[in-house]
Amino acid sequence: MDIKLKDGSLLTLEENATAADAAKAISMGLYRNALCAKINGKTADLRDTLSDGDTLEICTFDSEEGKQTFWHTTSHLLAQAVKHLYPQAKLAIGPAIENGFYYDFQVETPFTMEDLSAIEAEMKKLAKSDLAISRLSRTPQEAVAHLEAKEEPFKVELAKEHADKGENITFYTQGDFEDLCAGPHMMSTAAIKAIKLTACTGAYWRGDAKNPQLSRVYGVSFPKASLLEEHLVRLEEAKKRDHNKLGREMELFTTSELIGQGLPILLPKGARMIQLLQRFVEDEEQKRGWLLTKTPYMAKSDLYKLSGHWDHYQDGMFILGDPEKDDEVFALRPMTCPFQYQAYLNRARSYRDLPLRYNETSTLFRNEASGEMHGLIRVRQFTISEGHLMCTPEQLADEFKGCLELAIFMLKTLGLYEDVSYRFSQWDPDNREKYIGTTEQWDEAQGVMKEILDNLQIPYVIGVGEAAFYGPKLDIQIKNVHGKEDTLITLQIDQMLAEKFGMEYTDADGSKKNPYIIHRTSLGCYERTLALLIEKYAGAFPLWLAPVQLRVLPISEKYMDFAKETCSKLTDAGFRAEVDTRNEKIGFKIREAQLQKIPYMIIVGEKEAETGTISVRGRKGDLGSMTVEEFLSKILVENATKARD
RNA sequence: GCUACUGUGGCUCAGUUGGUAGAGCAGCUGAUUCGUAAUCAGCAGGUCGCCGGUUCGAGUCCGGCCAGUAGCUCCA
Repeated sequence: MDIKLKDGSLLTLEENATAADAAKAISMGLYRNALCAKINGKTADLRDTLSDGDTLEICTFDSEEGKQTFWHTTSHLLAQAVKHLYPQAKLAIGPAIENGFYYDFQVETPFTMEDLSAIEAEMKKLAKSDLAISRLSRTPQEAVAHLEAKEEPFKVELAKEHADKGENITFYTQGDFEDLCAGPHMMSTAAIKAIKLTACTGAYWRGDAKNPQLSRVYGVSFPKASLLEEHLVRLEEAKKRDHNKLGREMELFTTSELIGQGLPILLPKGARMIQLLQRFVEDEEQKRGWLLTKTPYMAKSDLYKLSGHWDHYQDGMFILGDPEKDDEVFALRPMTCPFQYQAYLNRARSYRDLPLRYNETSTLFRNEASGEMHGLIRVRQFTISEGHLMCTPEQLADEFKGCLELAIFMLKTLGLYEDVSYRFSQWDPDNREKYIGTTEQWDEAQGVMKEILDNLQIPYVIGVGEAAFYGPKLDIQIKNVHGKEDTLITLQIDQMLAEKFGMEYTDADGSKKNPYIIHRTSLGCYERTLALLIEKYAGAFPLWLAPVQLRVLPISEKYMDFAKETCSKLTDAGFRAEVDTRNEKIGFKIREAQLQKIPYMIIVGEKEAETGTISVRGRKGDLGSMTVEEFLSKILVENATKARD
């Protein structure tokens, strides 16, 4: 039979040849590096048999599929080592992840980092012994009986679930270890040369906090020791950009044990940056027809009872007063929606008033669980570029598009656009107590949103169970420096709350209708956005965002007056400039300004005082001498266009 | 909230089998008046996260709380 290869050439093989046979036929070098295959574009096991006319690609560690297979096999190696050292451990699941793998175990006492080094040593020993890996298949009944006999309750649960599909279940064996697994896997453990177990944490079985918590071991592995070294260096580099470290070092924010968790203090430089972002957002929204509101930070419980927050979000709210004892109970607002709705309800609305776009720079309070807080990314009090847009069904698609365009404009200006992805967050019909509304209402809202997203050709992934309690969302997701994903911006379509709050408009025919409401942010919340900007730019912000834009450095105290004079010209032109008045050598002042990532240094000494020029140094080095006017005309453009390096 | 780990002057870290704390940088003072990433000298600064326990004696051992880190759950 003939197989088509990646480069278009044909390979002739005997009947029933496997992908592994094909790799061998191409070259023994390729066979040794082969981890899995792609047959007709689908990821497959090297043990899979080929048929005439198949296209075949052999995957090595250089490919995403190869890496995943490599790490998946290493996770089996981890489980095997754990079984050797802790025969009583029960196996749960052990997949490959974006940068490595993990395996969940149920053990008497959770693993600690000390346990990990012994496990790691056992893994290395096993890998070295070049265990051949083989695959076998069992009927669902056989599989369940087999796993019951081995007393693996979690695996039994998985096998039973799979049994409903009626297909056979595959198992992979390496040495004395066997695991239920769909594969693919490598042919042998020998290629696993470098292993590092990186963390042990708790993780709930099947991701449900009601289930028992298992002990999860994370790790990463490579076919060469040098690749592991490079990986660890990259992790160290990432740590240096971490906003929670860099933001504190640069004095953008700090925290206080006395104030409490999740309540960061924005220091002058951080507060300035947020002010700049906020002005930029509010000005842009004004241009695009948004009307600014300013609504209260708290309300009576009655408001939240009507909105549904009291029943569906109470754990997330700070409640003032005791609902059992006090006549009147207040709560700090966790969302702006019901407040802006009261603005809409101020008077009777006509279809002529729509679309009505309300924006607000809105401070919110959410009582996050203590383990959730993280730097500026997850906090208990934050300020969001919030907005609600009331419109007719006919206007919905265009208005949604307008909101999305605004968000994209913001992201592009800040330089974050290339780092985001879209998630269409839907409800989970199996968990309906989390939501308000009927199945019909959800189907309609999600159907409307799907149509809009598909028409706009938004490349989204679907997040089941990620919806807000009142409606579906388009979440714009971004990853932090450690690869953890969070929502930066969200756009939501809601038709349920308008009905609950009695929000209506009179249509052209005189009939009363509920408007559609788009909940949206244009830049998300400022704290989180600032965090991501710190990590994106490693603190070296574009000129327009830099808290200190220019610093004038006199060569010696003799030129202090000239330095101050120059600085005044710069501040008069609207720049945030300062003079380094300390009695230090110029090299020292430059070093400090450089470490603080100030965009431009202006150096003045005898030469400048005589000729009336300035010497300019950017972050990347000396830019030569020029007049103040020449320099200003350059940076005025850079500042106004929000240019990036 | 759950699991594991961490908590010594503003920052980075030492602190030996429990015998009541050290360094560098930053800060302050003085000298130096300097040309593109660290001038020299001196001084000051800590109830070792907080509370309790064991002990003749706790930064060091034990317990509780607070805060931080990674992950889970939850979420902008």
